[in-house]
Amino acid sequence: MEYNHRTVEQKWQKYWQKEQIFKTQEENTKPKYYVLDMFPYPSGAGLHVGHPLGYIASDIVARYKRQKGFNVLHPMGYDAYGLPAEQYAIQTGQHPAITTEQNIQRYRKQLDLLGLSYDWSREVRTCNPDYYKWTQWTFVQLFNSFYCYDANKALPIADLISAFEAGAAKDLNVACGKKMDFSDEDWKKFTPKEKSDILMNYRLAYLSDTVVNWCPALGTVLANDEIINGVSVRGGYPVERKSMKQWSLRITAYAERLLEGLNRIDWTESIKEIQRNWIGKSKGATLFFPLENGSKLEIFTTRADTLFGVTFMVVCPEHNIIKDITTEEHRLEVEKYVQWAKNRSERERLAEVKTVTGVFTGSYAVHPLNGERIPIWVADYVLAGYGSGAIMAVPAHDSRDFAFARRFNLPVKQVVVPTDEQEEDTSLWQESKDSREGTIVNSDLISGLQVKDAIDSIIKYIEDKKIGYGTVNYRLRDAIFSRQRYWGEPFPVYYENDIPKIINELPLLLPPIETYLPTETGEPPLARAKNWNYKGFPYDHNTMPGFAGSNAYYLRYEDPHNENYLVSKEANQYWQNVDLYIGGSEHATGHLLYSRFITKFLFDLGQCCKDEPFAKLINQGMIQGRSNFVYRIKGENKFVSFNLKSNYQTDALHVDINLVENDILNIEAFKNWREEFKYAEFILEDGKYICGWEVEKMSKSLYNVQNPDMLVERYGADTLRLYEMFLGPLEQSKPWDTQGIEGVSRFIRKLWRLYHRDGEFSVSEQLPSKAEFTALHKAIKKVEEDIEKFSFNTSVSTFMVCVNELTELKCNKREILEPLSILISAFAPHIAEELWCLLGHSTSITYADFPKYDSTYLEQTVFNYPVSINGKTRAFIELDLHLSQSDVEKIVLADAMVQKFIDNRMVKRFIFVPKRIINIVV
RNA sequence: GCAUCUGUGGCGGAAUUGGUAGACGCGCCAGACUCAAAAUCUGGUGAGCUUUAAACUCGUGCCGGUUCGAUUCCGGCCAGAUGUACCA
Repeated sequence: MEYNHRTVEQKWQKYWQKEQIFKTQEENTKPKYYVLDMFPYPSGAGLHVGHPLGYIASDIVARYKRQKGFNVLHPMGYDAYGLPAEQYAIQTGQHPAITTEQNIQRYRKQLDLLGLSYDWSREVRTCNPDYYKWTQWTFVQLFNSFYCYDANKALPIADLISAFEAGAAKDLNVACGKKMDFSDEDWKKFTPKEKSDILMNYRLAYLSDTVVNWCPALGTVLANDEIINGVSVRGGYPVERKSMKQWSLRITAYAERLLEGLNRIDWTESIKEIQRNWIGKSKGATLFFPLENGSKLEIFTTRADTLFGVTFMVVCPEHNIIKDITTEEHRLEVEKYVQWAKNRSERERLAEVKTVTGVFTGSYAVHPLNGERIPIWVADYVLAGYGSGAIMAVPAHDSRDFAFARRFNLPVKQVVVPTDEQEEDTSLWQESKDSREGTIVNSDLISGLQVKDAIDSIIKYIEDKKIGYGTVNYRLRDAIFSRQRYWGEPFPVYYENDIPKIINELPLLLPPIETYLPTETGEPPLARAKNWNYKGFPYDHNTMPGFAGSNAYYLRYEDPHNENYLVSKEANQYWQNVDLYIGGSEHATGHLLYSRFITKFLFDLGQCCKDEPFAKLINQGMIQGRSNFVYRIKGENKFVSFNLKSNYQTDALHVDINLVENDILNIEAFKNWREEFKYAEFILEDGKYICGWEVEKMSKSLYNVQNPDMLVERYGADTLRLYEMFLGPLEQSKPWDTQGIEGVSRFIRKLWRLYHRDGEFSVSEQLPSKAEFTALHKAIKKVEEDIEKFSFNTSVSTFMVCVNELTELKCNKREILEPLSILISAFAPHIAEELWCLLGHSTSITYADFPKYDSTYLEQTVFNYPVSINGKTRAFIELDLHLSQSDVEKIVLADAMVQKFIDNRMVKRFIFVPKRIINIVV
């Protein structure tokens, strides 16, 4: 009987579900292992073959670790809040919860087909009230906390109030929006509203007027990581800058810890580097340049060493000093420029990076060290959001300042001579010399120093003179946390006399509304909710952004039904953090950063015992589509086969890959595909129509989406699982190619036949031969090593080699086939379970012990020992060696062997070079 | 521009981490079974030279270095992928 994947796979999926084989409980006798997939957003399109890649990999690890004696937590859930469901709701009026539910059902069905060993009893959905209760709760904790740099952790806001009551406001070393200074007396006199506003300056979740990224097309605000090149990631709509009252999270308070934590986690260098750049730490100095009107201009620089090269200063168009310093004769021009810069969209700004614009204010600053007059300009190449929005321009050593100086004929003064160069006439320069290695010149007290020493020494000098101080600056901005949408978590906040107050009875449910659009007055959709208020006070009408629900979801899986805590201490003590996290790299600056931030915050609160959420991260590569093309002769309804197309003028048309097999077009199916092709003619080669192909993104519009359901139906889940792993290294992007799946399918049938004779199940109780043992133990050793290294592709090859060898040996011995079944069960669980059952076991293979390899069977009778003769030619001496012998033993044996050569006068002498090599001089 | 990663047959990719490069699979070629096809099985398959075989030579993006020995380590280029960018 040939292997029938349909009946076998169904049978075992039902069995696993009925017997709750994958249900996990805390078990203190076993070590824990937590392996997690990034939970998916259930979109309407369902899964394509790219999605399961990571799920299969994590499932292999989960199954392997169970057999290695670990208690494995392997849960799954849905990131169910999101824009597509809401937009669908706007179009159809259907509640997003309904669409979401349907999509989840479909996802679940597709996931079940793959035989993944999730513990579904722990499923979470971010849109369920008993889940988002904890998303809201986390927000409340952030609201009620501030960050103290002395304690280097978040503390209750009550501590801060006590400090204010004690008059310590100005001495606090805490994270805040702006430095404040008031006495205990002042604090007592403040109105409740004033107190509330002051505390907002310190809370980790705070309300403020912020310049935000407003996307008119989406009718909402977006976070920095939701925008690329001035347009929204979702939809590609233009984004404007606009000032609005918004909730933000003070992630900047954690900048240093987020940076430091990267050194303690096992993630790829590239993701860590992306996060480091995003946080963007730079050490430099804050300097105060006195102005001629008596006030001071604050600037930030990382190149304090070039202080003597300053020839002008630039402030950003938003800078509030502009109105005070602009002279009458320049006022009109400056105002015009500021207005122009303000109206320019983010996209225009980015598009015109190369064009230099700016105007002179008419005012001058005084150089704090040499007293020179320095003109102050306004230009939009200086950004409001970074540093103080003002710079000292050193055109000789900064390319942007250089471009500006050339454009407006400002002087360029060299103060650094790069290593291996001479001082030059700057008027001849084509570009600035930005190098940070070189010698300082023309700089009074620091001339002659190297750049690095000059920075240290000048900072020390300005600190002594009290004209500035060394500072650290981060590029990271606070995360804007409000969205003007419906389908998200409501803020547990109401407003009493314009003072935001927290609701402690959670969850605050998302109210039903009739239409999902913003109101006519531009209020968010939640403003439409009827009778939705807290004792007559209005609720906040914003909802939380997409990433809110995913920050701490991994903790909720540890204790998903706890009504009193996000996660109980006991459950968290046991499961701790995620040992292995698998998902795409597109979340590098979003989810993966926010989740680390919130984890650190919850750690400060004592809610979890680890301050990093994901100990090891693997980013699975994208599976690209392999598109097929047909070639239509221009102006005719005639198609020419791929290798003949050069004889004609043709257009390449995408053709649905489901109409093509091994690049051969199914002509009948093609004719029926679309009305216009019904009477098409074909020019064939060898009686076939051959299609062209190309690797592209997998997308519906390119007709190259490979649906896993069809492949499961045809080849079975085990084959698909093995094939997805066999495709190549997990972390690499690769094109989907259905052709190769045949090879894996053959392997599955071969494996089945190994346990059968003449169609009947048949195993022998005889003792296996040495060769049979060797084939098995080689595979055990290799597969174990491969899984530990996450190179699943080579494991599949190993299985194939092993089964080929055993087939050749006609091996059907129980002692070989039993461990082989276990070995293969992580990759192909259904067939393994069936064979396990046929072998007479009544319990699931899931909890069988992973076989141990025995090195005595890995013996090699002939060991090729490399030898260099006269330091040139390489030869090999065949030695009778054993792999389990140490290098020292091998060398001793080799030594004896070579001695024979000497005795036979074949060589004069020999020398041992490093551990394995023998150098012979003839 | 900057950062990270990757360059091996017709294709996807292996290589005990410095030791016989090309495992395994696809594709292709030949053969067996068959009236025939499908399925299945067996053998071959980096390039060059040679009538064939053996043997030999060349071969891991390019140039150089370290080494008895380099796909692997180091330096410099070239190409591609991804991320990011007026961040002072």
